[in-house]
Amino acid sequence: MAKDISTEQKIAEAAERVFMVKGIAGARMQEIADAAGINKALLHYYFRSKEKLFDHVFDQVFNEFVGGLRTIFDEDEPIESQIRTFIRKYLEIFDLKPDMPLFIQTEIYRNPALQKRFTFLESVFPEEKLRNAIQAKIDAGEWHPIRVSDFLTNLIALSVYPYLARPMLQKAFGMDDPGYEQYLKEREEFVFEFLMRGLRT
Amino acid sequence: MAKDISTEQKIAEAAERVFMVKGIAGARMQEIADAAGINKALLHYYFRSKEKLFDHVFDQVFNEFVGGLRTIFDEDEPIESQIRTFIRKYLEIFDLKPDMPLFIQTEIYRNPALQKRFTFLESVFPEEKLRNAIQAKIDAGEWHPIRVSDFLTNLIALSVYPYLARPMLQKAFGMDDPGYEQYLKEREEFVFEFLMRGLRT
DNA sequence: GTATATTTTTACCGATCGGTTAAACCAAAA
DNA sequence: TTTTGGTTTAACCGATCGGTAAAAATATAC
Repeated sequence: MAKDISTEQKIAEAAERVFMVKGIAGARMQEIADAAGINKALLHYYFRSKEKLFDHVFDQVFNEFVGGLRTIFDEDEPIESQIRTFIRKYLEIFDLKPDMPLFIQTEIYRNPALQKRFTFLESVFPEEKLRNAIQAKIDAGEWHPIRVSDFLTNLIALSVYPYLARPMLQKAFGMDDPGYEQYLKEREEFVFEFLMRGLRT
Repeated sequence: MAKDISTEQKIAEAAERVFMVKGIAGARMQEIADAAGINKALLHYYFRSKEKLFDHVFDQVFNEFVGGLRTIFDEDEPIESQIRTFIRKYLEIFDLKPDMPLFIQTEIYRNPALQKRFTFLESVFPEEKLRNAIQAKIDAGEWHPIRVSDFLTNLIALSVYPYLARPMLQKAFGMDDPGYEQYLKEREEFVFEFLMRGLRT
């Protein structure tokens, strides 16, 4: 063995960049090779096919997307601070990789077989625990009744959508790049409070 | 002239179906021809190139996406019922064309030139009017302070995201197709109330 | 019915795609 | 120094892509 880990890594990182922007259908192996600063045949030496290379990239990105978030709701902190952590962590990730949300959604949408990565909600969120935490709030009369699915959909939607629809929204709001990034930053606090008002009685 | 409108229409509809599912990069002219039940060369006879055909389709879909919504906020009804109408209308459209939201977002994201369809917020939402309606609510002490951009982002995000991320969410929530469609239906009322709670003081 | 214009098909083209082959390269072991 | 095994390259291949040319078919005008 004793492969040069650096070359394989270089390819994987270049592939991630290209796939994330263009998608599997729009990406070209030659472009990935160029981005990695190597020969095109070398791609097929390390990753046998475009599909295999894509699967590798997607796995990495997807784990980044959902991994780590499981741990948030697995903690024993109060759910309010879990929500806060969730939002902060999402925005943190997307600041580094803003193309991630649309990439994930698009590629899963167009190839549902990629969903095999998580078979149950359990693998992403500790559903039982989350359900209990929510139910406790409802029983205590602090929250309106809400399903776990609605809770999660709203939480994710409000956090993710501004990244996903950035070009459209930025144009519609007449913002420039620094302006929209400022907007995103300010939303962290706003989304939390908006969400909590929606939940609380 | 006197072209047979039916053939051109048949092509446009087939192209919409294919483009919406596969995107411009993943779609094949042959596949569109097959879907339209005609010859591939006929595509180039009516629409000179793949890009031209795509532009035509995108224009149609995009107008469906934002058109009509302008009129909602242009009415003189109270903003609460405008919000209700907005949500209902969105879900109505997406029930017919569930692939529309992701299609729009993805294609705009990957080719921002498509944004030329709307240069200002004004072309989609009557911003001035909406801003005044929101400000009136805030001044009356009925709503928390909120920017137009945040108002719209949240409204759209909560309405659109469940369609956009359907494969992921449906899998995560362990639902089947009828189950998820039921879920979507029930959200219409829920999203409105959740939104209003977020807005109201 | 004949001529003219439009629509559709057949057959094909050059370019580009993902992928392969075989040789060159290079570092470490002997 | 030679051998060995992993690494990189140049050159190439068949398949498929978007697109075209020209003939065939069909409708329209005279």
